[in-house]
Order: sequence, then C-alpha cells, then structure tokens
Amino acid sequence: MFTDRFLRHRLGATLTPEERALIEGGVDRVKTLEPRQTVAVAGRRLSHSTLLVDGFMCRYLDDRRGLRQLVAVHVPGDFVDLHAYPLQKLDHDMATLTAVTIATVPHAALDRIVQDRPELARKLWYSTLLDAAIHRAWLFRLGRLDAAGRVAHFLCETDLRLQAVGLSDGRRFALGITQADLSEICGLTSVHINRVMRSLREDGIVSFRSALVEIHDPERLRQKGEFDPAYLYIDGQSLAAESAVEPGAGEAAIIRR
Amino acid sequence: MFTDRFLRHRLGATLTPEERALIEGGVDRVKTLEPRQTVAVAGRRLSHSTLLVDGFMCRYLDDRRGLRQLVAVHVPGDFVDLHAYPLQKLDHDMATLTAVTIATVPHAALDRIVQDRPELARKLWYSTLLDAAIHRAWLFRLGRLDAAGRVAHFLCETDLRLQAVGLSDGRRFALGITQADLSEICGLTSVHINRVMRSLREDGIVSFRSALVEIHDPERLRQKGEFDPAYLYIDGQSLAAESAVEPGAGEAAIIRR
DNA sequence: CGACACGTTGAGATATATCAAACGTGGTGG
DNA sequence: CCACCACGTTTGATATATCTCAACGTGTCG
Repeated sequence: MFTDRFLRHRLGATLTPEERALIEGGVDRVKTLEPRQTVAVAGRRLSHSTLLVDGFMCRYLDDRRGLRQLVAVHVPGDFVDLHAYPLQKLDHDMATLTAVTIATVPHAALDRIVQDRPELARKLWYSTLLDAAIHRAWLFRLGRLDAAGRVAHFLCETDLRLQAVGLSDGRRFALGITQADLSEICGLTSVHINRVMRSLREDGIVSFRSALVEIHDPERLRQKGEFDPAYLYIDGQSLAAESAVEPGAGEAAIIRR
Repeated sequence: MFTDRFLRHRLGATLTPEERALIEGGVDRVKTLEPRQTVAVAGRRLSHSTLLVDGFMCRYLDDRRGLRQLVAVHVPGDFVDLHAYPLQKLDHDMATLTAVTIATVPHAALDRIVQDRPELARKLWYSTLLDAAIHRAWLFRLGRLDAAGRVAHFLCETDLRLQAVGLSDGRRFALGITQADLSEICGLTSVHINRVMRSLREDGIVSFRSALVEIHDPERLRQKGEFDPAYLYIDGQSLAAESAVEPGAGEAAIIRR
C-alpha cells in the first residue's frame, strides 16, 4: 500500500512482496500535510524517515539572502529522507510542495531490517544512491545547460520518474509547482523562467499551465535538455510493459494543490 | 595503511581498527596511475570499487559538445566509487586529476562485509551519503553563487576535507589541478576563472599558483562562498585535537603532479 | 467584490561567455 | 647548454544571457 511505488521499475532493485511487507510493517504513522509546510530542518536529529505516498515534496538549501536552491524534488514512491537514517541529521531543509500523504518509518524499525536482511538493506542503500545520481544530473543541468536546457532537462527527468510510478503517460502529467519553484530548481529568476517557458511553448515543445505539463514534442525536449535517462536506472523493459496509466490521478493531484 | 584516512574525523562513523583491517583485507590490488587517466566509464558494469590512497581524482559528465561538468573531486582517503557497489554501473565517468595511488576492493569482498557486519555496512553506506551531501552543497554553489562565490566555496570545502585527512593546515595546501579544471568544477569558462582568481588574489583573500592554494583571509573566503561546513559532517572536536599537519606532504604532492 | 498569489511583459544593468592573441615556464631533444 | 615545444596562464575587446526593478494582468477564493 504505502510502498506500492517504492523502487518500482528500478533496475535490479525492485522489492519482493515480502520485502514490501517488511517495510510497511515498520510504518508507524500516516499523515497528510498542507502545501508548503516545512517538514524537517537542517541540523536537527531525526528518528524517523519519510515515505512519500502522494503529492510532491522538496529539499533545499538557503542562501544568505534567504533565497532557496532546491536540491531534490520528490515524487510519490520516493523515500524522501532515507539518508537521514545513516546520516542521523540532515544538511538541508525539507518541505512539501503540494498537499501530500506521507508514511513515517522509525529508524529503530530500519535497524531491524538492516540487521536481519542484508539484501533488503542493500536495496535501501541503492535507493539513496539513486537520489545521489539525480543530484549529479542536476549538477550537469546547472553547470552546463542554458536556461531553456535546464527546464527541458528537469521536465524530461520528472516525466520519466512519474512514468515509472504510473503518474505520467509521457505526454502530460500533473506537477503542482509554480514558476517560482521552477526557478529555485534551475538556479534562475522566476522572471527568466517565465520567458523561457513562453519560448518553449511558442516553439511547440512543451507547455506548463495550471500545474499541468504537456509535452508536445518529446524528442526536441530531450534534445534541448541533452537528456540521457541512464542515470535514473529505470528498467525500460518493464516500463514499456506498463499500460495502466491512470489519467484520473493526475487531475486529482491538480485539484488537490 | 590504505584506509588510514577513510572516514577519518567523520562524525559518528569513524572505523574501529578491526573494521579497518576488514576492509584492508578486501583489497586485491594497489596501483599507481598517471594524471588525467580515465579510470571508469559510464554504463560499464564494475566488479571493484576504488579507494584513493594518494592524489586527486574526479567524476564528471560530458555535455553534447564534449565539455565536462565535474560532479565530484576526491581527496586521499575517499572511497571514490563505492556507490558502484549497490548501483553496479556508474552514470558518469571517473578519472585521475593528478598522479594517484589507488587500492581496489572487489565487490565480492564487500558482499562478505555487508553480510556479516551490519554496523560496518552502515558506515559504508554513510560514506556514500557524505558524497551525496557534497553534491548538494555543490548544487547550492552552482545555483546560488556568483563566480567568485563558487570558487571560494569550493576552496573552503577542499581545505576542510584536506584538513580532515591531515593534508592542509587551513592556510595552504597542494591542489594539483589547473584553472581549466576549476572552471569545469564551477560551471564557468577558464577565462572567467582566471579573472576571478586575479580578483581574489588582489583582494588578499586567496591565491592559487603552481598548484598551491594559499588562504590569506579564511574568514572573508568563507564569507564570499557563504560557506557552512555542516554538510561535511566533520567532527570539529577531534579535528581541533589534530596537530600533526604534514607540511612536507603537500610539497611532495605538488612535485608529483 | 476585493485581496492575494501567480503569471506576464518591458527597459535597462550586469555578469559571464566568446574569440583571439600573447606570455611564462618547465621539460625535452638536439 | 640552448632552442623550442607544450601547456597553462593572462589579457583585451566584444557579444550575449540572465538579472533587476517595476508595473500590469489574471484567476481563485473568501
């Protein structure tokens, strides 16, 4: 139930039903949270980790002027701060972007899993490394791409990650964030993001309105973002087999925002 | 011997002598490599991981034009591609920056450790998450800082990481990289890096000549880079206790380049 | 209906890129 | 030992992407 989407379609690290049951058995609370709530702040010791069941969350660092740089965006199925388990405290803040449903797992429960199940422990480790791989692609985005490229790259990534959990069909998906959020993701100002979005829209590549992303030309979008999806370690084979895209879910997510 | 520096001074995750011995027992080969050698390429399956004993290495992604974006710089004591153990294949290339000495550990040896020693396994996991935390600080650097800030932030980080393994005294350290490398780290052109370095030098903040970094004004350097070292999870207490800085080692490293 | 958040647009300022060339310097071979 | 080469550094002039500041539009919700 909570773990339905966790590590789904990830190459060589999908969970067995038994492993899912083990993690679900560790869940101690399920909560819903409002949009734009801070969930954890840097430096505080954490005793639980958070499984994102529904909605979008992010992690970010603040600069001196209080401006945020997002360092991660999380989609349903992500173990948002599993890294807090070995690390004990976070080096960044964590917040909701949209309204979310989360399940929390006490670190004590993870202790038991890691103790008894080296194979499952390795899959949990793997999942934190997936986040690191996403960080690296994000570094590429900021360091080597221009504004349009950064947006394109981010949208390609998000599309694929959502496809992996059945929340995008590759053409349109609900993404409950604002242009200002996008600017904090891409290291740009919201004014410039706005101009870039207009140009991408006018070129017939992609549009983003009312929290709905519509990809009109996937090939040119990938091209603009110099996007190579290898770093997501998604099993394309099993992804292709997936047919049950849930068109209703996207709309629901939009409305809930 | 090989692991002398691994996880040294890292909060809550330093190795016991026995744990060091376990990892060292797993080392199957020790090699020296020339500067600017590619060590591993993206996509290939890896059966070993690399412990950096001496010298500097990096990991990077290529853009369409063949320009590199560095995503990690490694200093002695780092387990450079430990993440290849759970991930199996890398999403980026790996190369030497200077001449290096490395020790390789077969993944089969890590299997045994992870199987038998959950506590040590957790420390290995921790060490890969340290890299992820460094990625995040790097994202902040690229997304929120101007050119001088990026350089300053990187130098602050590198100074501290080298201090943690006894290779900097906080004032000067050997860093065998070029201005072009710095530009690939900071997402800038080498021409602009040059101008920024001149300005930092003329302001009496830091100089970087012949692969030697000299920090003239640590406080202003931190200030320029908006540097907060929390993400390095270094135990300041034990670091302060450290007195045995090796001034000779730095010079040697310069010459070896 | 009015307030507020989000999106859009314009004009001008600024940081960084680009292109091109010259300069130093350590290493190498004649 | 000198000449030269390769590599990294430095500098100048010009181009361009993105930022800044400021204003206005638009939809949603109380």
